[in-house]
Amino acid sequence: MSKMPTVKDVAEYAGVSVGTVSRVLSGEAAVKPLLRERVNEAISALGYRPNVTARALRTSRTDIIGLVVPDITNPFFAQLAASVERAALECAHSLMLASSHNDSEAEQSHVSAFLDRSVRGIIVVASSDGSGLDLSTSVPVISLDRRFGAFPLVSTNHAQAATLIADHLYGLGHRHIAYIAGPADTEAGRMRKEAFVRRIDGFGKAYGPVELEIAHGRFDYESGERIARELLSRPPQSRPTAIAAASDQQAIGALRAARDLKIDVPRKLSITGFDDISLANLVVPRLTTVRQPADMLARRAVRLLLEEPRGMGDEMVDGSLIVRGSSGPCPQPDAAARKSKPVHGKSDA
Amino acid sequence: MSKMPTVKDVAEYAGVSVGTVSRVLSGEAAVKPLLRERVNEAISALGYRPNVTARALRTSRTDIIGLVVPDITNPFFAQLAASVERAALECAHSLMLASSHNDSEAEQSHVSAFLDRSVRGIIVVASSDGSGLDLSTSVPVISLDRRFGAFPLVSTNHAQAATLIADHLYGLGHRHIAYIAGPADTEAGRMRKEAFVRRIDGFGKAYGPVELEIAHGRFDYESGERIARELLSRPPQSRPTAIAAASDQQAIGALRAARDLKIDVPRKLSITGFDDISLANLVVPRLTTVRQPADMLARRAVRLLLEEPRGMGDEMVDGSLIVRGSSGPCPQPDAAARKSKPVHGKSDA
DNA sequence: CTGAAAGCGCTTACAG
DNA sequence: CTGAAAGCGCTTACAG
Repeated sequence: MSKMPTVKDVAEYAGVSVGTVSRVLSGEAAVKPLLRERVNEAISALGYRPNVTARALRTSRTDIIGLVVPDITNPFFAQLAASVERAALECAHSLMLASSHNDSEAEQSHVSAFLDRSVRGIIVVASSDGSGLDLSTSVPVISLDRRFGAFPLVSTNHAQAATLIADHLYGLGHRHIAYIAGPADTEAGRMRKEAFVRRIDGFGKAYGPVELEIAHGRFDYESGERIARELLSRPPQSRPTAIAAASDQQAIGALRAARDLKIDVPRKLSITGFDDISLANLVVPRLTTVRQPADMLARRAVRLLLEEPRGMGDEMVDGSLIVRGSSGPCPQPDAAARKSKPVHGKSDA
Repeated sequence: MSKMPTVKDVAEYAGVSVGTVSRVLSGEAAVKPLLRERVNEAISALGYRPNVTARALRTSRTDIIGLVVPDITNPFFAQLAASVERAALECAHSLMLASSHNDSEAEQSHVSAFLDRSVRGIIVVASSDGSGLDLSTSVPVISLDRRFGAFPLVSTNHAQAATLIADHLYGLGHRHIAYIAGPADTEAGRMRKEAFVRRIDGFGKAYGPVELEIAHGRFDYESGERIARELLSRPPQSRPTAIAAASDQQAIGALRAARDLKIDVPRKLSITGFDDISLANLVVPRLTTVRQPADMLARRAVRLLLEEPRGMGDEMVDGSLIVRGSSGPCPQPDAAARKSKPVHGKSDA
């Protein structure tokens, strides 16, 4: 393989001009069947493959979609990335991936790097609010899952999804609930929390008091474990009977805290997550959660990105409640009182 | 921002030729300080950024590294991808990511796509053995973690790492061990298994019989859970006292099977993994495993890829044993006999 | 050390 | 419908 053949080689081989070769390559322009066939023969005879770089330089357009996620190591983002890659592939595009490690400067510089490569478009799962951005970009940008700057957002309907969890827990009889929120500087964190709180408050006003505690953390395991441990290191009577977390990772951390403190889930405590990462179905007990439809989110994001004229509206996709073993009826107060030993302040098995 | 400035604009602004601009850009060639300064001023005055596409076309070289992994959703690969991205960034390169979904055709076509984009180099974590490949490529390719074709491999020293686990389990007194192997068509799967078996066999010959069972599966949770369930659905006396898995995911599946069967880990059963994904430290009990140094693997892979002249030798990095709560001394046979109820064939709590 | 010029491989008005 | 030619933005021998 001395040298890759070029349009020129193909043109010579087929006895046409390079323009004609280019035209059959594009498939758009009209070319006489005879010539078209000769060109195609030449292409396969020579094993010609278009040089995408040259094409990009000429058209200042590529078939690369840039994706920046806060942390590819987070299972939900990994799933999202996998879905975006698949969706991109369906539209004959490739994926360039960058991880911002939750650093907004890194995020900015990755976006710039993508711009320098004149990618076809950029999808960003924001780790910050993306303020202070140079908006005057000619390449389309859209935010996925978490809003970035003023760009259109494709995301789960966080409010609707959080409401599903609130209804589920309230319906099971829980009247003392703790909510482990995500970072307040993320729109997803705020929206999930606000919708959850609003719903529970609504129930409280309509049907009698509900005790709701709120703690803030990051979206990761450690936050969930730490916060749950604090929440649960109290005498049983003053503990919440349900913990709703803003992410599966937090919920799984909470599960571990409960386990360490020998609190039976779901009999003494219900725990719910958010995302439905694949792990949610593998922990013990399996996690009740709300599914974010990653495939659909990704597909819509890619479609919105590639759309002409450029789409500007946000898109919301509803989440769906997945009930598994980590949530159950609120424990009977008398039973709990009977078993607990307030003297030692110990947790019940 | 009507139009991005080009070298030509910079040259005019600075009153030099485009060649000179290019030379100060490259930093290599010698340019008189005065001109260099004028050019740099022009660059910042105009906000010039080099067009990487044009540069790529001219030099047929980019600063993009292509990475193909079998499945980005697998936490170990996600970690590896994150590490490769970081290592690439350290060398001022960007990452293009593709997932082969364990399909060797997809793998091939991703490699071709990377070639078409004239990436700087390709790192592939193989899902197949990568046979039938067009080797006559001018861009460097290296295999990471799992051998791809005949390309140099950077990987954990699977044999050494597997031996660590064998020593650990044998040292704890286990004499009936089950090994859950990875796919036989992966080099990693084969090497881990062979080294483990060889070591245990060695102990058997030197110090008396060791019973070793081997089951094959994929590297995922489900395989581990299914195989462990089979292994453990036997009367306690004929069960292995330790299960060594070829991946953390398998081990975590096994943990769940043990949990479902109410077999106490580590008191009645030891379970070990391989990889040390972040989840290994979060399951209950925390998983004893051997750590694959993802950061170092990634860094070496990238270095090997960028190296001139092109490196050709394989590189091995030792794994390290991480002892946590899932492994413990072999249970005493008499104690086990006392508690077990062979009549019902039930597992002991 | 610097400038003028060729050329990387393509696409696309422009004529015909 | 087709060809000849310009040009995308760079880098790099080639002279001087």
